[in-house]
Amino acid sequence: MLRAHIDAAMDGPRDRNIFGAFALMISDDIVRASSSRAPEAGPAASALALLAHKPGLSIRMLAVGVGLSHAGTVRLVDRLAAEGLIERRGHSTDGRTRSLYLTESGKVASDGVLASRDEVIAEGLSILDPAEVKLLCDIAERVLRARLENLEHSYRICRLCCYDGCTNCPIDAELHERGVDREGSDGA
Amino acid sequence: MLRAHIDAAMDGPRDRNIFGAFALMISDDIVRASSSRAPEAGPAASALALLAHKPGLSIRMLAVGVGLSHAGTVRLVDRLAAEGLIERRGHSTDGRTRSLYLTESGKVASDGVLASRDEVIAEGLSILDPAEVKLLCDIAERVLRARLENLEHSYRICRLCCYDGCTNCPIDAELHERGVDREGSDGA
DNA sequence: TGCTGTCTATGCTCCGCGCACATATAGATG
DNA sequence: CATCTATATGTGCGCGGAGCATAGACAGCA
Repeated sequence: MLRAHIDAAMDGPRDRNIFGAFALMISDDIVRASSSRAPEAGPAASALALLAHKPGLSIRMLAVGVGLSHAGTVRLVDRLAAEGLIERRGHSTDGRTRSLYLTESGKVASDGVLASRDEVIAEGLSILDPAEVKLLCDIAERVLRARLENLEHSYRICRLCCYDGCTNCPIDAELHERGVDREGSDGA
Repeated sequence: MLRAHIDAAMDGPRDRNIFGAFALMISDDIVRASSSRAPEAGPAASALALLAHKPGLSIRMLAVGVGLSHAGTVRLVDRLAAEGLIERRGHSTDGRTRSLYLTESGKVASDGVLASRDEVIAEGLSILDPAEVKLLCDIAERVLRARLENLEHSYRICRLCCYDGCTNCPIDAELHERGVDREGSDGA
């Protein structure tokens, strides 16, 4: 009652709930669209997108990004390699490590995944005007930077990103500002 | 080059990419937090939240909400019933249908799931000031209403919602405006 | 009464993936 | 230089979640 005259913005629980549903719906759309263009359901889409983003990743770092165990990631790489989408190469300086790369087919597949993802995000935001989109992205950028935990977390966050489409990536910028060398990590 | 002088807001691909990463990160947090308080990984958290939101759901509608096949949902309900979190009751008017309800333990578990979810959303938005949160939620509300497909889609969207915390639910309002009877659907 | 449709439960099978372990390589130490 | 510890990857094994197909019960209709 006493709260009835308070600006609706103060309704924290309601705001969080609505925002949570919104984020979940958009994420559902992204995951479904990405998977629909991937060779198989599940983490394959993320694997392709991550390797497009960061050629030369190791099994260990790919596992972090796609959220599987070490063995699970090895099997995923096995399957994608069998389909001719990924290839394993020896590491330039570390004989234990394999560096993973997309093949030409893999790049095509990855482009399809990322294009499909971009389409659903565009559809999702299509009712907003440019000023609203700018506001939304300004907020997104700041929250991404603030919530970023570490280098490994960045691979999780960026597992379905289109690196080419992300000029001046806020994650890269934040890591750089924190002195975390991402470019050098697991690069061939 | 010609675009160099254009306001950054016009950088559509970059905006969509950053927004997509943001939505995915928040969704990851929500799913991880919810699952951490659920009795098992996977769709159990959604099942508990949906039944808190809508006591009396059928197997069929629960399957839609949690994204499993019919048989998979039956097995999930079997497991949650075995743990004393859910119970099956006969439908009031349709002998074929079972109505699903949370037990007292199930309500406690569901509350835990939703509390954990609310915490991570609050953390995620903690760097924003109240005006920004209001803007974000205004946008979220409009996009949710605009993107809502049908009644079944609403169960997908709301599968991890805290119904009690969502006064004046935009999904309910949109369905009502479209003349879709949600309250009566699968209710006991 | 019989037929079609809907809802639920179950047997069977598949397969993705984690656990534990083996092998190869790298780095540290004496 | 030899040895030990740590790191990275690959593999056998087994588990269990879940989809497919089917059966049975109930509802609606002619």
